[in-house]
Amino acid sequence: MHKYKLLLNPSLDETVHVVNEALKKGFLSLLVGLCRVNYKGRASSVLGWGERLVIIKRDGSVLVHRTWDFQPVNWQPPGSVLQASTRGRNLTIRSVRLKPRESLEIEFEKVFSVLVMDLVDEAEFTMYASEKDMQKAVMANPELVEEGLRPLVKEKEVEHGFIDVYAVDREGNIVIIELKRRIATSDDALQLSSYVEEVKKRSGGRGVRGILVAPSASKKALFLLEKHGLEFRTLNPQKCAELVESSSKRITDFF
Amino acid sequence: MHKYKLLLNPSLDETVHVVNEALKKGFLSLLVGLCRVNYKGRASSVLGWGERLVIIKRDGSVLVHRTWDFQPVNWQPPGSVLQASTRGRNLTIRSVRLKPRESLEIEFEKVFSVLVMDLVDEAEFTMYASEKDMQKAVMANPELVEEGLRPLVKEKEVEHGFIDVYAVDREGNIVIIELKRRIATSDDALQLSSYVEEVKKRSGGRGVRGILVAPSASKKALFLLEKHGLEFRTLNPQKCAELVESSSKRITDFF
DNA sequence: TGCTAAATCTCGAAC
DNA sequence: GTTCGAGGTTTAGCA
Repeated sequence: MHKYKLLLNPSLDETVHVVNEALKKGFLSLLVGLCRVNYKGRASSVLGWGERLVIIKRDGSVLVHRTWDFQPVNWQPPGSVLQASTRGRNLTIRSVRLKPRESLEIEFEKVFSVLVMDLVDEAEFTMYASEKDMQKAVMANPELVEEGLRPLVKEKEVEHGFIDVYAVDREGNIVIIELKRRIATSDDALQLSSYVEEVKKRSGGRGVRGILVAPSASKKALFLLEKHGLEFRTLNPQKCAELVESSSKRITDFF
Repeated sequence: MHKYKLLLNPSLDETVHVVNEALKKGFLSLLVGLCRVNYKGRASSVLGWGERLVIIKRDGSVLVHRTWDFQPVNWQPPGSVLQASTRGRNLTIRSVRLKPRESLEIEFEKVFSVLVMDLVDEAEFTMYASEKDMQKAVMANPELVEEGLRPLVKEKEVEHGFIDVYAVDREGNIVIIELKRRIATSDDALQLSSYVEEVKKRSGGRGVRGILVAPSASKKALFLLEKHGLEFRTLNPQKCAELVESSSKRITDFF
């Protein structure tokens, strides 16, 4: 951390100065105090007086956090334009987004602490076990779904959307595979069904199967699959990520 | 604010003590320092060394924020069980969630500041212009959609889900209304289409219309509506909220 | 820029 | 406890 500034029980004028300065320099600001919040834009919201944490980031995003809940109670996304000012006896922070037009107003009656910092963070963030990882794993190791399966195309476009994996089974049937990294829902089953119906229309009498592949599925999803003559296979996204990882490692080792 | 504690450049042992104490008492903790983060559970992620803000809330939720982005880079939802400890020369904060099993590990090499507070926040949070508001408005003022429309049921159950508003038009046709508070997508059009098809099967030859009602719609959504013989009406959720508000006020005034 | 689909989606309500 | 659907969803990828 190169620079920081800490104020305890600051005057509102002092706070305005420090926050506007932080905004100009692109520093991170944390404010804790007694405030109320109004939002108007895609929807409207009102939050009465209470003690909260307000975070102002260098990209213009604003977060209002209560002492509970993962989600901020109010916020403004990156790119919003923000200004702090004193009006009467209170401090107001106003943030406006242009597209879509929406505005957030935080009014402080009392600020307990202000912490402004120039944090240094150059690290990369990497995630594994996404749906893309499952797709790669199934393309490279189709036996994860079924012995003898031959994947032909991924992301095959059809009228309603995209088929995750388009394959052919041992007996020459077309196999439509829908992948989900989470518990499959009835929506997922219906989506697969619509893909299968569409492919059936153009398959010229060739057999068409549909397989929903996910770590698990809801009861209604399983019921709908059964009803539409579709199948379900269990597949753990973490296992897929490990496979993708180890195979890319093997390639790296080779060179 | 009843109580708070602030540490600047604390030792890691001191930090462990204060954080565990805060957890026990259900206070909000803010930590700023140099850390790295690993997550494993529904997915996996790795984040290298960098300076960040860590928020620990009284319900057990944990947030790791970088100086940019609206979203936390890593997190743990409410109900997770957390513990701080020193291992070797570093401070580790470990948070575990049981269902689904996932764990977050934050390792601090250096803590710049710790702020622990007992924030008081009893205020209510209220939101307007939800889809429910649109539903109420259309039930009470069906002319928002079409002159002469008579709404019969809301949340009518059909095989695939629930019809937002089930109505009859001037000419006695059944009208299926699907409401969206945001720009309508092609999925929304297809959902409406499936409702209409299902109702047609049981309508005994009676005319069935489908209307998608939203502030606007994507091109593909409009194309699909056209293709399936469905209709679109513009309706602003904010306007609906105002109507609902003013009518409930009228009722209040009456008593 | 608009649009589509994934997300460690989260969150709440209904069952 | 499970499931389902809304959300100021956000975000990234791609046309």
